[in-house]
Amino acid sequence: MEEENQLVQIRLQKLQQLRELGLDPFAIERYETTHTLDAVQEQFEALENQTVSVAGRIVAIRKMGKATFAHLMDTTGKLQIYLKADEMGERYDLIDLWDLGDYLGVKGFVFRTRTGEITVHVQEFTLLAKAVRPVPFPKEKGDQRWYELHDVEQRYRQRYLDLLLNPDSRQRLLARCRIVSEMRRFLDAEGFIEVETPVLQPMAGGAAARPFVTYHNALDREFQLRIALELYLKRLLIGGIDKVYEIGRVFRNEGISTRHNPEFTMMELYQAYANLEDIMDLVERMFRTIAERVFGRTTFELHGVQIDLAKPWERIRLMDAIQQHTGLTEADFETLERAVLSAEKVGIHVERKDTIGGIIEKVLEKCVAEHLQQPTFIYGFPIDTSPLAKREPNNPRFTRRFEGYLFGKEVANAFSELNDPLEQRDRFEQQYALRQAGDEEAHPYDEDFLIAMEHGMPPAGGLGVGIDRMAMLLTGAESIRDVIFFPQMREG
RNA sequence: GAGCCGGUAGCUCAGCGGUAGAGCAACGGACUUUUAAUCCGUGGGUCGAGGGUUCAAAUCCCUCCCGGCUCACCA
Repeated sequence: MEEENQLVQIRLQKLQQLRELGLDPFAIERYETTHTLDAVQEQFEALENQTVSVAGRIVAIRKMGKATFAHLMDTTGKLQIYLKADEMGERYDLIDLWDLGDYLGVKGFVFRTRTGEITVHVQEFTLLAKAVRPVPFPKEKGDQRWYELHDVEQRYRQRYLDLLLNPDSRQRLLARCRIVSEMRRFLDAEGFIEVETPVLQPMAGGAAARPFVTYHNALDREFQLRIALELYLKRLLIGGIDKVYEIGRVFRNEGISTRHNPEFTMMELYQAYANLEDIMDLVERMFRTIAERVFGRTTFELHGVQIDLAKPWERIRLMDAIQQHTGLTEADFETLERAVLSAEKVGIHVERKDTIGGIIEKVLEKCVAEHLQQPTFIYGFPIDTSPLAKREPNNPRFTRRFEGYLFGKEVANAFSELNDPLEQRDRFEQQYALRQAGDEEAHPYDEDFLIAMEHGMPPAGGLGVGIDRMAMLLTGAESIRDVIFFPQMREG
């Protein structure tokens, strides 16, 4: 702590004075409260003139000589308190040792002031903890606030300040928590079992991404941090857990942007005996239920676009969507040469490592996605970018895979899962060839997983949802950092 | 990785070659129902870091650090 900071010095001196008076706030362990701050407001009729005991942080003080008003804040809200000098005796002078940000417990009776504000008339108080560093609480009047914490860097690095000072940030981040919690509740009610699978993996698979690598001393070997949940959840499906899901952190060693954080949260689920259409229905139900429970509505607006999650999602075949928005047809992607030409025709830069499927997905991202504002399932993904999905029976270049889009952004990815171990082996071999050709993000060849599948995997539908992006879309966040409490930052 | 913008008091910002400013917060004083309380007064800064140009740099130039946005990369 920088000793020279005058504001800190003054607060430390106040702490010292409190200690000399035998009122060390940091010696306090508990404080008995009867009500939360919003409960006092809500139950005013019953509580008027009754004694209550409440606690919170001091967020405003107005001392007017022999009378003082202050506001306390807790998780639930704010409440005004009132102190009178002639009732407090010499204890009244202790108010001078309070600062914004300190924690205060008070006991007193509830009344309404002349101007109508519900207030606790304090008879006893205890300073419960001191903020020795200033907390810049803003001035407030109604919904207006002055001098908020604007500095974006500080809001991310010192999120506790952002949460205290910016109600919008607080609501957005708490909404994310509730989305996760309601997703659990929904899936549990649907009969899914929640599990936990390894984060440290010998070989991170299940997605196309570069992993973080770490080292285990005792085993003297490297491990990778997982990039997806898929392959271990499928092992559990093989193990007889017919409806299984996990909500967990995955790690991808890639760039940071407004839509990418190196660690983010995925929900993946697998349901035996279910196919792609069953999963589409599940996604519709899940998004609708979460919206209703977290936000109390199914309509959302972003950048002027309105959507309603109570309505069924549109279902469009990928190649039809591409044709609709670019005029390119399936024949235009028949061979790699034609696919490259077609992509360049619509202004897409193709890399050497791109496969036909990779090019098709680029066309989807660059030319089609922005048009998928309304809830939409795009299905029929190319085989070479979907090595874990079943083939379409009459169109073997494509798979039984869909992505769900909201506001032009992908929020869900699902397949009828490939359960043929012979074909899975072939698919891994194709990925291996891509890797040999220089594609660092090709799926790894996971022999242990193949052996598991050879023991028999049921037909199943699977789903992955990026929780962070889902939270962004439902809360209208522009950056993924606004829905992650502690986003990744460079060393400051 | 590239381009643009930014970093000045605890917070929000102004100043953009001539001795560092405002509001809020803090400190002292007045004030017994205030609520952006009010009124009077006071203190507070390595102007992101380092180098350069200049009689003189927060200000101009260079390098670096941190952040934001856009693009690239990436589910």
